[in-house]
Amino acid sequence: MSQFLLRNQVIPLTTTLENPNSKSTAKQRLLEAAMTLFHEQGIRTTTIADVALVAGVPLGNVYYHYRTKDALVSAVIAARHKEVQAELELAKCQANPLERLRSLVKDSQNNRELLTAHGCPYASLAQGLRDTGGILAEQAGELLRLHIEFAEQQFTILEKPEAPALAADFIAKLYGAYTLANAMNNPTFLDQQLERIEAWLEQIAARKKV
Amino acid sequence: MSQFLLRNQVIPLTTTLENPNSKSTAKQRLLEAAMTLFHEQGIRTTTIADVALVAGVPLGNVYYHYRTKDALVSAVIAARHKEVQAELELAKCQANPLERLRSLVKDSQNNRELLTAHGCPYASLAQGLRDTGGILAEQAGELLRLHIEFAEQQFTILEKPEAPALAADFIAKLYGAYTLANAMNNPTFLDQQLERIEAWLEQIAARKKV
DNA sequence: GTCTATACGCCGATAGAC
DNA sequence: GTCTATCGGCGTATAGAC
Repeated sequence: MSQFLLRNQVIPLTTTLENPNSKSTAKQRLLEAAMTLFHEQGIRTTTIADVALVAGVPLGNVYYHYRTKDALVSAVIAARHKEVQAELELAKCQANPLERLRSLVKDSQNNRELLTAHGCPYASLAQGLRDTGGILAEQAGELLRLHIEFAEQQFTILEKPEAPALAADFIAKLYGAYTLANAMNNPTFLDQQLERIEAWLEQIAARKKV
Repeated sequence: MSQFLLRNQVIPLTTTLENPNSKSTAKQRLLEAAMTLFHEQGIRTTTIADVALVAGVPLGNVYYHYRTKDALVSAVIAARHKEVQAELELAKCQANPLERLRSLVKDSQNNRELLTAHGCPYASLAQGLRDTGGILAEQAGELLRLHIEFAEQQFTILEKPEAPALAADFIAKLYGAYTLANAMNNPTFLDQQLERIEAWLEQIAARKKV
């Protein structure tokens, strides 16, 4: 396929972060670059050379830190896993379940540009690896399950007997909003849906127990 | 990247459909093969050789019918566009708006395996072309807009003042269910969500006008 | 119009100097 | 540990016989 269609000629949005006084190791910079580029461009579209360039590391050196591209993908999944867990731990600091669930919506609002431009990094990882059928696809799918489980816990605390179904609804609403906003390249659409999701959460929380 | 991760060594699920007595032209078979493979494997992962193999056409011959891979992608988008319009026209044959909306859910139920295994073909097209920033990405995004507009029409006929928001909710629910079922590789999850979407539709339709 | 052979560039991965 | 040079294979696209 022509380069025009499938590869950005332009320099990636995230230019070299190389900060001389930063103590970050080459390995860390490579991981961060890969996380960003895999999200922005997709795994297959991103070359090792791209990652090396953004991380400010010579091409051949990448293979010293990550023996194959697969290893790099695997490391990115692990890092995203930690990222989600950290997000959920932070959410748990909120006073009550409703606020904890709302903080997921707030996180989405804070990342509206990124989500609209490139979609959800977790779903994108999972989708990009689905065809491979390997263990990596399973691990990527696990990222979404973490969100669902968290939501289920909160709805359970709210004493909703249909907690599992509500959790599925909640996360599906979120991911559906990401998908549509991204496909239509419309951040306003995302804003509107997030507002409605928040309203829905409040309504569910206020609802009398059955 | 190693072949193991990013390419299926195995023969595509859709093997050569070459039916001797079928009158289908090579160009038609190429288009159908591309539609299937782009959905099953993604655009970038699918090579011209893959398409040629499945269509039963010699490699070099592909370029006689479609001058570049971009041209093939463009043709696939146009075909998907027709496909959606046909689906919506068929839905409009239903007696009332509620049934018309439900027929979208039924369509999803009928395609549960495909949707779970490979995700929504329209969203996947749109996402796969988003990075390119070209006109193709816009056209792919239009596919989803068709669904939203259709839903909005039906909610309007149902005299819902919040028809646009309800339409967005409805389609977002659907696409969210696709995304999660695909990422977690869980057809049962899709079934459950589709059931809940149908129940939600009925509840909205039955709701007294405000 | 149909087919084979091949040019050309890109990318993952390695070799080996320092 | 760091870097340069390069291999080998694949994928798009073309040349040119029939």
